[in-house]
Amino acid sequence: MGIAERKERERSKRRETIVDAAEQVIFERGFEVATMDEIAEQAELSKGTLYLYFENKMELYLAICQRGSDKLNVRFSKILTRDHTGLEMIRMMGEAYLDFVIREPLYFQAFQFYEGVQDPSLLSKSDYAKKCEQNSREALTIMARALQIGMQDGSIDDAYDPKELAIMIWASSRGIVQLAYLKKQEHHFKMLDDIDLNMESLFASFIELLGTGMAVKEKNK
Amino acid sequence: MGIAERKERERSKRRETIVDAAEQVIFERGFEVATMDEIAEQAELSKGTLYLYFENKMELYLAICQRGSDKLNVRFSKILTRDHTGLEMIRMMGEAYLDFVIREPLYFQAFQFYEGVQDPSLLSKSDYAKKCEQNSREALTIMARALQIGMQDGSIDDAYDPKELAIMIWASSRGIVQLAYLKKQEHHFKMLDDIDLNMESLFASFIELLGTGMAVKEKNK
DNA sequence: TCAAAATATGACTTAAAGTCATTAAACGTA
DNA sequence: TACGTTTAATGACTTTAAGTCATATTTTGA
Repeated sequence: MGIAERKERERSKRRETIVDAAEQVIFERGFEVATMDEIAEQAELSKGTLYLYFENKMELYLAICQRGSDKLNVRFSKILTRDHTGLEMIRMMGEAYLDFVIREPLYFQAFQFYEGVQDPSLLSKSDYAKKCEQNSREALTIMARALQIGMQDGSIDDAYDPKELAIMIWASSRGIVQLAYLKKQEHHFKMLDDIDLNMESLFASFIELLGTGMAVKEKNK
Repeated sequence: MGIAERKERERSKRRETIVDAAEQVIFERGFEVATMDEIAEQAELSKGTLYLYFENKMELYLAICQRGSDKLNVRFSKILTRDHTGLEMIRMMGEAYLDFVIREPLYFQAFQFYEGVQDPSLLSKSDYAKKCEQNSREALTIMARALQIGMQDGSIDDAYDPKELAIMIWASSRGIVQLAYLKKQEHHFKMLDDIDLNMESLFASFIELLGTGMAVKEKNK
């Protein structure tokens, strides 16, 4: 029976259409300001229809989050396949992350917003949120693998626990990348303006700093 | 004329009362869920009165942000006055930050939310936001000073630019501390549960890692 | 061709932020 | 102390947008 499959395909397609519309409107106007009516109009559907496909406005935003999270993960996983030392891979992942945030800050903004949501019931048990989490988990695993490679090829000190180190790098890079994001938003932290910081070079120094910390130490002078 | 002063005092006092009430309600129920009516009731005032003292709900939340930001800065500035090496001071600042977030996660949450706000007009040109920014600026200055001290006492490699290094440490620590915060919120990132990570020890390792990177290197083996 | 099932619609309900005409309190002056 | 004026507080009202649901439309299967 091909009808059920066709219907399922159409349903997915429509969902994509809605997410496309939501993305356009929300990225243009901001999540709080964008209205479901605007999104419906952009999607050329009625508002009621949106609610047949998504629980609420937040779930629509979570779908956007997932898109961003997928995009980022694709970049990460590609890095592992290439031929580099573990330390180089870690650097490349950091660069990919920074580049992603600078090129597509609105996906990062979506992440941020999601993490800031305080009422768990708003998040619902959305599959989109689950997929985002799964992606985070996967990114962390990828990173840990790069670290293990680095420990084998001698570019990273094997005194560290790869999983713990992965978490540290992940979290701290996130902080740096967030800085890059804030710098892109004129309205937050004018503070960053006076400091004429070039994020690329700052980030390079950061990786350098971490790299020095992670590098194999010269045993006894 | 003492009347004007008394009125000014009363006005400040009332503002504090309102922020107290807002803090109670918002910390209890979350910013989105808490209503102005609830806050008004908690403050034993009418809703209209709230709007005589605060532009909108967001400004009320910004006032709470400022309180948190003030508290944190007090801790930071105290560290500079004590007698330690620069590197120790940096470590202590990191610990103070982490401790603050673990003890009072809701202030950190307020920061997070504030940074996530997408519509600049919601932030208005609030004095509370200005004070928060000023505090961030100050914290960064304090940190840069600690680094300079460290470069003088030989605990930190003076090849780095203190200001740039301060930004890097600030941002990366923020990422780590954010992880501690997410771990405290059950509803975000179950991912962190499987990894049985003790934030204190993770943070200690992180400081260790940074410390190794910042430490004065042995010149030629 | 047509009854039943699946989809889509938009007028309606609800809820909460923000306003403002009205009331109450405080002040200054005679 | 009485009383007109200014300042502060109130809560009923307006507005706006999320979310619902009875109705209408389309698709399906016989």
